Parts: sequence; C-alpha cells; structure tokens
Amino acid sequence: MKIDPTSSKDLSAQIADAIREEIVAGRLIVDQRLPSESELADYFDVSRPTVREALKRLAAQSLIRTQRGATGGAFVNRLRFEDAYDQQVTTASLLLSMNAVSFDVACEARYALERACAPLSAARRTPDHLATMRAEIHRQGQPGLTDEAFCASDVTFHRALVDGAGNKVLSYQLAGAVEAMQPLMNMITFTARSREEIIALHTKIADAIEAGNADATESALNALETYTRELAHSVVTARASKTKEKTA
Amino acid sequence: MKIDPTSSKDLSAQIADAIREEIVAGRLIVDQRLPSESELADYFDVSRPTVREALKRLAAQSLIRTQRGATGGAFVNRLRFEDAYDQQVTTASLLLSMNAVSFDVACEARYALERACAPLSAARRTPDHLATMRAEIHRQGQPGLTDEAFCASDVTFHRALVDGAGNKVLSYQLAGAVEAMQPLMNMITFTARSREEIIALHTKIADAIEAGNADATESALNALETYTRELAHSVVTARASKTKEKTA
DNA sequence: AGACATTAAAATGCCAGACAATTAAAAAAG
DNA sequence: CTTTTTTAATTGTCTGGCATTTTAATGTCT
Repeated sequence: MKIDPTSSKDLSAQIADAIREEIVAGRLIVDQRLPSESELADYFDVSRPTVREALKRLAAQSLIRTQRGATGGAFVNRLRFEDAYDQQVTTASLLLSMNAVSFDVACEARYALERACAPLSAARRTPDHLATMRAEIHRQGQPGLTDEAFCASDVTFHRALVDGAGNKVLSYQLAGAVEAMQPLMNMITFTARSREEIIALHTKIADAIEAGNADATESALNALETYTRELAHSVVTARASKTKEKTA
Repeated sequence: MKIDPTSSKDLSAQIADAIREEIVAGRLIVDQRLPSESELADYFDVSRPTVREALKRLAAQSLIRTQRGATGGAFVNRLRFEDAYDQQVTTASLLLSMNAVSFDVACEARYALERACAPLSAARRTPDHLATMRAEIHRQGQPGLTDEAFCASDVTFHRALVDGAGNKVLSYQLAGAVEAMQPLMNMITFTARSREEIIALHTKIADAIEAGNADATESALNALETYTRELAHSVVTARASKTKEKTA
C-alpha cells in the first residue's frame, strides 16, 4: 500500500485509491477496522486532514463507515443493495441529463432490460408483487391524480414487475434504469386519454404475469414501449409546431 | 441550500448532500464554477477543512472537478459514461462479494440482461463488433492461454456483443453485470475440455449475430447459460466430495 | 506599439496543533 | 456486586498558516 508524492494526483485521492484497492482485493474484509486517522497519517507520511479527505472519499462510496469514541474508527462497510440503489439512481439520472441522452435511447434501454425480467417474473412473482401491481393500476385510474403521482405510481408498478423476478442483482441493475427515466417521462405530461391507454396496457401486463405467461408479458411490454415512444414523438412534434407558430 | 448544525450527520456530509441536490436538480449546471472554499465556508458557517471534506465526497462521485490557480476552483463535472463504468464495476463487484450472492443468481442476472441486448445487437452490430467477437474466439482457442487471459477474453467478447446493440445506456448498465462476474467465473477454472465447448457456443452466438438472427442468438445464449451453470455445479460438487474425503 | 520578463493576486493543496464531542473500558465508590 | 466516576481513545471541527499553481496585471526593453 504505497503512494507517490510526486504524482500529479491529490494525496488524498491516492490514499483513497490505495485503501479502495485493498478492499476490492479482499485484503480488508467487511467490518474490519482501519488504522486510526493518526496512524494512517503516520503510515502515509501525511497530515491528518489529508487522511480525513481520503476517508471521506471512501465514505461517499459507502465503502467505509466511521464511528466515534474509544473503540471507534473507520470500518469496512458491507455494501448493501439498498445503499447501492441510491447511488445507482443518482448516477444514472445524471448520465442521462448531462449527456443529452434522447428519450428513445433511454426508453429502448429501459424496456429491453425490463423484458429481460419478464419471463422470470412471470414464473416467480409472489402474490405480494401482483397485489402491488394491481394496487398501482387502481391508483393510476383515480381522477384528480397529479402527473407527479402518476409517474411515481408508474415507477412503483414497474419496480414490482422487476422485483417479481426474485433476483436481487437484476433488481439492482434495473433500479437505475427505471427511476432515472422518471424525469424524462415527466416531460410527457399524461393526459386523461393517454392514461387510459397506459392503464389498459398495465392491466395486460399484470394479467400476463398472473397467468405466468412469459410471451404475453413480453408482447404487452412491447406494446407499452411502442405506445410510450409514439406518445413522446407526438409531444415533441406538437411542441415543435407550437414553437414554429410563435416564431412565425 | 441549508444545513442543520444540530443534525447527527457530519457537517461535511450535509454540505455534500446540499450541493449534490443542487446539481441533480439542475440548479448548478455542467462546467459552472462553485464558490471558492473560503466563500462556501463563510456561507455554511463552517471551517475550510470541513468544506474541503464535503467537496472531496463529491469529487469521489465524479460530480465535481477541481482546478488550482487564479481562475481555479470546483466545477460541476460532466459525468461521462466512461467515468461511470468504473464505479459501476467496482460497486457491482463488491455487492456480489459482500452479500454472498450465489453464482446461480449472478449468472441468471447476467444472461437475462445479455439476452435483452441480443435482438438489438443482431440488428445493429457493426463489422467492428463482429470482428472483435471473432478475434476473441480465435484467441480463446489458442493453446497455452492462461485462465486469467481466457476470462478477460470472455469479458471482451461479451462486451462486444452488448456494445453491438448501439445503446450507450444499455452498455453502461451491463458493464457492471458482466465484469463483476469475472471473479466468480475465475472460481471455475476452465479446463481444456470446457473451453472447447464454450468456444463452440461463442461461435454459435457470433454466427447468429452475423446472420442478424435474434432468435438464434437468444437460444445460443440460453445454451451458454445452461452450460456455464452446469459447469459451476460440477465444480462445486467435485469440491464438496474432495472436502468430504479429507475430513473422513 | 509590441514582446518579454516580473510581480501580484487568487485559488487549491497541505500541514501543525489544538479543542470539543462521543464512546467504551477501567477504576472507584457504595 | 452494582453503580458511578474517571480516563483514554477516537473522530469531528476549528484556527492559522505556508506551499504551489495558475492567471492577470504590470513594467521594461526593443
């Protein structure tokens, strides 16, 4: 575990990299205590603030947790799926918004991933997952529901579908894709008319899942993808013509 | 943008959260300069080291970059797919190793995701992608190839398959799943015999992709998944009986 | 006036030392 | 033996400073 004082990188970044490497390689294991900040400062021959900056970097990635007091210190953190979700969602959202990812590309990715879950979910979903899906469909049909609430319900519905596959790794991977889409989805304000259609397609999906029919689930998802993309295009077209009107 | 000095959380964590929120909400945009460390310290009524710890947290997530000198400072960073890959791979690897995710679960997720790319890749892959796949298959057939090199080549092959879909979001999501599997795959040391079979299946996949045949690609991937899992089981069983022998 | 060297200013990077807050263990008191 | 007090270790935070880097401004010479 060494650092290079002549490198162009920050010392704190180098120290963080060195410790991260130890964790990834398994030489520092879960719940193991790191040396105290003073000891690390001595070891790397830097000051305590510099060590602290390095530890904060690791903490930002949930790789360590710190505890105060006599038996306190920095401990290797067991990275939980729940912790990773948030980071995944934040990262995926920013990737989409900062790289001008088009609605089509994001939508295609999302439904491709979701279709990957469909057969598993049709086979394994518990009554709980199905109940969640039905409940959200019901909520989506209620009049007076705001666009934001409709979108949130949509996310919950799709997450239930994904979680129904009963594979935590899949759920983790999909969380980012589904939730990061929400801001983009919000650009399409759901009219009463399009909600009706979406609810019908959601019902089709839930029925297929309930029947354990993988093919039907997949084709229902296909229909939903097609409809969503058409909707987006019509919104974009409508906006474009409106802009033209104004500039004319 | 406020912090609560009575909160149990670190001040630096609160400040990082506050700034992150500004970035995610789009109130701080790409390449915008943040106030200097001293100004932030004044604003949040904390010391400069505390502000610095907060900024290092954000830097660890690639949300900001810093620059020294007269016109330097912290700038909102454009999160690139390449930057996100590494974090995604690290996070996914640790999730698998720290949560005792079984080979079966990880394998299932990986191939489910990969099948999601298959139809798109069959339709859109460029000659480049195909050439990469063929080259890796050839490499895998060479005698004297180490297990590590074979695994690395396997990863490259599958990444070419995924990238062939021509969807950056999909590639990003799958990078973690595919690469994080490598340590688990390494547990199955590939014998000369199993390599033969895997190469045959890889060839089947490449042929299907070249022919633009989505169904054939999918079934070839299915065959590969089945074979991989059988291989893993046989290895586990063999190890178990060996252990029994020793203890007996 | 223009080119080059010097200086100044602003910002981050880093350090030393200190004190506060927290926590658990050790010691003392009952 | 139980409860209370003390002590020690550790992280959290602050103050103040110096080093380094980079740009802009200034001055100087041709």
